[in-house]
Amino acid sequence: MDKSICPRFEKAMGLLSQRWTGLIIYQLLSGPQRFCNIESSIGVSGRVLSERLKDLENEGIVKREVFPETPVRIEYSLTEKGIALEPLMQEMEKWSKNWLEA
Amino acid sequence: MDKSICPRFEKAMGLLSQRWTGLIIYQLLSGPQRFCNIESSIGVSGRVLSERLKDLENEGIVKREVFPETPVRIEYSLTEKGIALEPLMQEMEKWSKNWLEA
DNA sequence: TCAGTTAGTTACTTTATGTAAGTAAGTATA
DNA sequence: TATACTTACTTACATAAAGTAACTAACTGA
Repeated sequence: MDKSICPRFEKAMGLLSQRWTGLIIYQLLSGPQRFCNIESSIGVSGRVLSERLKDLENEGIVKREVFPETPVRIEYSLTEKGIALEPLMQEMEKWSKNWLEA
Repeated sequence: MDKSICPRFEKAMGLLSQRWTGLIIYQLLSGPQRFCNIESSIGVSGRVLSERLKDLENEGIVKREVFPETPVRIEYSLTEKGIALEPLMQEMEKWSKNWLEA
């Protein structure tokens, strides 16, 4: 009896409903950032952040760049595909402002 | 060094990034539905579906109605607060159509 | 009395996440 | 020379969340 859900939609939801993924993307919407900055901004553990960033890189949503300074600087940023999630994040902001208590 | 994220946004993201929550809401956007229908449509286990529906009811996103027919019929539907998530879901659909492979 | 229905719950297993310590590569300091 | 310091991870282990399958409650119908 299941009217089945579009598999692409399901995949998108699967990505965004992994813990921390949404906040990582939201955080990167404000510009390229380093590992330790993302970690402290959203409160995710290094173990999971490392895992998520790899997943997001594999999905083509996040880009990793190494700057061989001293100490080494590594920046994470959104690709075009990642930036395309901005309208979704804006809807989330709207909903939370309209329907959640401060 | 964290520029902190709006707590309401964080809460919204926390809700939607629990596994299955997004799909349950998406499924209910097509109209009121029974437990077993949601279960088979999205493939969630009864144990977790039960848990999520209780949470969503507590959050005021889902409404539970009992019809004392035989056998008993129980319908779950979205409240106004739940329906307000439709634009967000539409953005998710758009993104998945534009950026994910079929 | 026995089977059939829906809407769950329970006990148990597997997977995901958190925590804290450790590693690698490089520079600066004593 | 060696010790400490930095960032970006990784590893080992503990706890929490989710999956699986069997079970219960309440009711009807054969």
